[in-house]
Amino acid sequence: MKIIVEAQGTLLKVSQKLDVPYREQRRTSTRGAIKGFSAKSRIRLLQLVARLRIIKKLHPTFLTLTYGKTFPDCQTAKKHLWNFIKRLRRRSPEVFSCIWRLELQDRNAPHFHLIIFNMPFIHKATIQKLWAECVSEQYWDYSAEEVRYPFTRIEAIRNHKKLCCYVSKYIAKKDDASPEGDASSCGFNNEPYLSAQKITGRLWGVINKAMLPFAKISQVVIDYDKKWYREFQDMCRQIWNGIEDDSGFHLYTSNPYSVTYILSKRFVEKFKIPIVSEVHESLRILPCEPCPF
DNA sequence: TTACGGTGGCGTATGATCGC
DNA sequence: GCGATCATACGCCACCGTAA
Repeated sequence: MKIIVEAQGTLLKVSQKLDVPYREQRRTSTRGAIKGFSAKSRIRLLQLVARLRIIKKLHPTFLTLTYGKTFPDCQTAKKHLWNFIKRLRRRSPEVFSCIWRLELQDRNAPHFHLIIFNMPFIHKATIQKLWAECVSEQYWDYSAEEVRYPFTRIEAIRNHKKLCCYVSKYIAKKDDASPEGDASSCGFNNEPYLSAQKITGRLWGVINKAMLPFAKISQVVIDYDKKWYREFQDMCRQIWNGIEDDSGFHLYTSNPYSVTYILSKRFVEKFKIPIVSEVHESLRILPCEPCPF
């Protein structure tokens, strides 16, 4: 077995690679349809965000898109979102990228949270108009005397702390009141999904992943040995004490690179363990048009 | 000419299931 | 309860026809 230690952004991921191919160990099965925001799905989303690095020149932006009093089902809403994203992308097709998250309000109305990178400057009113044009008029806001476009919220993300704040508050938010079960074990409130029985498909996704601002990556692969791995885990427990013996783990820390550095220097020297492979890639910064934010 | 939405095919995020 | 792995449901994207 090999141990893969990976540092990127604020993520430290330690995983185990088995020597025996897993294919030989398991029997085949058919996966079911997507019914909700599972704990694993949430972890994948959090890990993805942790791998990013927020740089002002990429104009990271947080955007919320909603519907009026009447609202469509999730499939139709996704169609609206996709048309909206296509319109945005046409304004900067090469570098535009985003992470989207579908959420249901208590009234079962779908709405979207987006983290956008490299979006050209567009006035809030224009964005609201774009979204209104992508949804049909029946979903506009008729609650006031005059008909209004559906509500949209746009805000610049100025640093990684702000991004984490958004992610925990909106993108991967927890709700302690949710019932037991796999889908709710992540803390997500599935009540609206289950009662609506309309939810189909994924609840988050990435547009133009290749252009996301991933932080530099540092990866070290070493053959497993109980001696060094136990000591390595003890070191990592200084960051987070919840790591279990001999298992893989992941944790979020401001400087995960110091862990891979110590591993590839001190541990290798102390325990005389050969490194199987070592990769250090620097952050890719993409060109972008200036923005008045 | 440009912007738009629809669509087919490929790639990947997901659920199922395993061992630990 | 966790991480690892795999098959596959469905998202992503290039391309196309249509409308203005």
